[in-house]
Amino acid sequence: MAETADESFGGVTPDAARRLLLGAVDAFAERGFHATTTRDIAGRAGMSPAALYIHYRTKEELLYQISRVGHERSVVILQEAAAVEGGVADRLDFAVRTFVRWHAEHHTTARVVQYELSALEDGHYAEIVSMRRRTEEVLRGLLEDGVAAGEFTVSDVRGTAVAVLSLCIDVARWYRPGGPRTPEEIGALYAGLVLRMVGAPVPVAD
Amino acid sequence: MAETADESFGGVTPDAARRLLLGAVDAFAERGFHATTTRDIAGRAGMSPAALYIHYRTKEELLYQISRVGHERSVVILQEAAAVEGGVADRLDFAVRTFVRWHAEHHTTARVVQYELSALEDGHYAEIVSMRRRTEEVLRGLLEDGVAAGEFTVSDVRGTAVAVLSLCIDVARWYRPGGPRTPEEIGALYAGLVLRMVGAPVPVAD
DNA sequence: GTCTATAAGCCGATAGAC
DNA sequence: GTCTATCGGCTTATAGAC
Repeated sequence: MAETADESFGGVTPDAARRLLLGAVDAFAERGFHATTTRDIAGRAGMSPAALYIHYRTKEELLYQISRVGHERSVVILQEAAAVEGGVADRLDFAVRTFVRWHAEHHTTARVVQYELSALEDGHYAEIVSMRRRTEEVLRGLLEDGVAAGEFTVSDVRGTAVAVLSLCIDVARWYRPGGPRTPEEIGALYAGLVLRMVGAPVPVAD
Repeated sequence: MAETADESFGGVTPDAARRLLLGAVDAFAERGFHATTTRDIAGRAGMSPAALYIHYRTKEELLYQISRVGHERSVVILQEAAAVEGGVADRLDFAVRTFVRWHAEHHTTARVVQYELSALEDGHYAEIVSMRRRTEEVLRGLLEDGVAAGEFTVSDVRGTAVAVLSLCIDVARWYRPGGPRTPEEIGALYAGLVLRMVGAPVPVAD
């Protein structure tokens, strides 16, 4: 069903390693890590099962690479969007818009990144969790800035940041490419909802 | 880690079948369906692996029963809460508050119910999906009522209903019992956030 | 209804030829 | 670096005693 070539992994070399990684992304997103076989992954890359072990030590290492690169990408996307010029409401608007659009456009990668974490080895899991904390901190920082500037009214900054994050990442779970809304439209809708959640003054129309 | 005896399955008989079901809920919530072995489930119920097959034909049937009963319970919870006496803002407030609290209090069951669907057989999957539609319809109905009453301002009712649902069910993913907020507190916070999302007039304080 | 024992098959990973 | 062939182990599910 899904075979989104994902530019997040464009830099992976050699070619065979990248094809295996992309095959793993699609397979993990469709069936989940544990239901995916190494035969399936290798088959999607047009290779034999044994070839996988030339490029990756274990199946889990594939998931780890996907999680690591995917999280790096998503946190950079969010950080850069949150750092645009402008008032804090505009920055939150753009951050949510961009982050949501990424989760829709890269829903295959995002689904693995967000929902297959528990299959990681302990050490890898800990590393990824610390990357996720950075994502939450960016969002929390925006809310704190808005409250400090008197533009947002938020009683529980930490809890609200969690809620905003839920909204954004859950897009990866339900989004389907043929749906009635484009990633851009979902991003715009969600940015508006989040501005309301933080009590930002309403722009103009609705 | 989790061994929440869940009253959702209190009516399951005989006793051994219920113990197996509760063991499966905990195991599926911890590791996921595919990573859980029948030995693990049977062990949690204090039985041998073979005993499982006296009460359930397959491992998938356990997941199906959990999904079916869990969805029935959660949709009833939401429907009843959405039907309380009062204005539409109060009904939405109470519905979100109750639905969120259920997802926190029954996070083990809810995690399986919300995030292990893809492991169901095609026929079972279709049945569960149709139950999920009812949940979405209740929420959408509330938003439509609020717009019709002039109490809510929502540009995209369907999209906003999806967003509200995301917020609620994602609680089951991140909630941990020892956290800083009680289920009741999370429900109250989220109900407030949702009222803002739909443009309901602010009650009083914040 | 529950047990012990085991069948039948699939899985992750490796060996060794090319 | 990729293949074919295969190992050892674990899985779901069943057989048959009690």
